[in-house]
Amino acid sequence: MSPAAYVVLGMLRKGARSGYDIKQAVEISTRFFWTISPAQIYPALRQLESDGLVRGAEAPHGRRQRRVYELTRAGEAALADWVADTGDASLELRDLGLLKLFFADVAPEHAADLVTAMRRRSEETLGRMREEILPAADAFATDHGDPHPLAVLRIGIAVHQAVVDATAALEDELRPTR
Amino acid sequence: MSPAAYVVLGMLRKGARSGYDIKQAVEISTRFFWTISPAQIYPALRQLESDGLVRGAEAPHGRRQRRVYELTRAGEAALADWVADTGDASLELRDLGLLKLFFADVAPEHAADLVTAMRRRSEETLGRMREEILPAADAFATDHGDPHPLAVLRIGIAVHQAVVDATAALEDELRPTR
DNA sequence: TAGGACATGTAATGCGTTACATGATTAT
DNA sequence: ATAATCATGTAACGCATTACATGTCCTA
Repeated sequence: MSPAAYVVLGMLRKGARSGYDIKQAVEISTRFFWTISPAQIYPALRQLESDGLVRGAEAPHGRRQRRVYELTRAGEAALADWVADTGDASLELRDLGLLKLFFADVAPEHAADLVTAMRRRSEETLGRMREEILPAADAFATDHGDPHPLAVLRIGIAVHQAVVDATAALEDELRPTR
Repeated sequence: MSPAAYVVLGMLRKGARSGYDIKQAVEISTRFFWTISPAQIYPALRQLESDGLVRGAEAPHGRRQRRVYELTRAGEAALADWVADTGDASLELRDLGLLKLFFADVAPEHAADLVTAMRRRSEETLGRMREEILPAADAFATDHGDPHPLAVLRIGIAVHQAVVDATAALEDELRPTR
């Protein structure tokens, strides 16, 4: 079972009901360290249902179709087992900015611009995390007694802050302030 | 043209000659923020050759086959153009540890172990970067007058250091020292 | 009444990894 | 001898994105 399937299980457990809900939830939370698309969600829901890990039911709004799901006990157990496997927790970074900077000797006049672009990119992410997501995560922690999403966000903020700091320092080296 | 092709171009420019060389170079450098596999490298080299961006020649060692490549002027220009496009510099993070921690409410007794695993993982990466890669990057910077790989490494170190710091702080919260 | 959000889904395509296959050379 | 390293390559598979298609409901 792929990580995407566990994201689906996890979001259902956090209160999402439909595939659409799951997508919305991902967009304001896990997308910063794990993205999934609708083309993964809907097939995954069907598969999980036939595996007995979720239970689905039609729940149309008027004439608009809608299918809602909930975790079964087996589904919750599967999610818990996956979380408990602490050996499988790889981190993978794909950063085109760093990659280009690595080869920047071929066009050194653009190196500083590259670093600036990287800094701005992380500053934007940081801004959205602090202004939009942090309040929601904070509310979720107190309302549901679940501190983990907030803890994850704090780590995410720390990482992007480190990128901002490191790139800002590098900018000063590359473009010495007169 | 995919980023993998530019990695191939870039590594040739940095002195790699064969597909095998490129793979070795990636393993001690870009792999921390961009990985490519042999199954990408060899087809890419053929494609780049037919596009006129690299020039290939047979260069066997005794009876052992070997094909070496070098950048053409067009290839160097293509690499420079790609580096100069500072608008295309996305950062993507895929972290199974953070993902599991996000859903850790389903098995809160494992949350602290998860965070410890994440910290150790980044400590290991940090160790390898500082002990193996930093000296090589430093030598490269002075020998070739190219400071960019070293700068990239510094940013990588800062990021992993931030992960270590943030996870260590979180461990203290989750497992209060009595 | 038009635009945006809600809601579900598929087909095509591309990207990338895994696993395998082959064989030579060098070091132990 | 044999293990490790050098060296190149492919086939199969799975994963994921993009783009598209369809239609409803709500709000300004």
